[in-house]
Amino acid sequence: MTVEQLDDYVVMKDVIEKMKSVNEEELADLADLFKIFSDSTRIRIMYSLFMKELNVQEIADSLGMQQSAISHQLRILRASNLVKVRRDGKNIYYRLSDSHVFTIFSQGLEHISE
Amino acid sequence: MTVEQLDDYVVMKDVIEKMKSVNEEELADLADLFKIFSDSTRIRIMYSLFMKELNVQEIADSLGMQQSAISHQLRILRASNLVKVRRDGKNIYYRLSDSHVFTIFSQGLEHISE
DNA sequence: TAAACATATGAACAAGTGTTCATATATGAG
DNA sequence: CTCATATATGAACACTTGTTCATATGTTTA
Repeated sequence: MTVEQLDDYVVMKDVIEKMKSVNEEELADLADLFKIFSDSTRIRIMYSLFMKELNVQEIADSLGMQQSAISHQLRILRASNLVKVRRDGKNIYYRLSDSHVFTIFSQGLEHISE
Repeated sequence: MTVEQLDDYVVMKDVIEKMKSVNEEELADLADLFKIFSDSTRIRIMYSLFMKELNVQEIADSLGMQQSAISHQLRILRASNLVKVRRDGKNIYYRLSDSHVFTIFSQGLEHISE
């Protein structure tokens, strides 16, 4: 598929225009973003947060993994602004930070279900 | 952000319903898909193919990389059905295989431009 | 303040990944 | 058929990454 073919679809025009002006640095940032989604532990953590916010131990339990492993991954998710944090007493609750996670997920799912 | 909040947006309902039925295997496949997008060489290759199809040496030249490195990466992109191949004499031309690549890219770009 | 609990973090290690180099395979030109 | 050209591929190596273990930090309760 080429840009010429896609141009037929008016709805894609904005996307194409945005694409044309992407530079090398943005491509590197893009790779870094997708790197976050490329680990199944992080994917499972994000998926567990779709339903509701959870604290660290709840995430660890639901994934059947050690608390330390989860904390390490949460640090990565925090650093890329994919989750937000809230402290409640001794517990620290995590939630997804924006709806882009949803759309990135759903586009990925559409691709693999073919 | 939680599902409850998102439910307010009618446009997201289909996405949410799809999300709820995702299983562990699909999450693993999803991680594998994003793994493809997580390398900047592969991202740059895909980006170079947005405009038009290119043969292997043209891709290598435009990225300033060795032909061998590009071939290795193209094999990965082929295996995950992200590019399609066409032979023309001695040259082999690659192109993007579907529009999901566009939408995955654009959603990623929206996230990093914040 | 001390003990208990929840989370974060550093070091170490095994496993995975991207590039290079050398070479194999495939096609077209002479 | 032989040579030149285009692409693919295997082995080796450096580099990165995720997990575990031990421990530090921070918060609540007694």
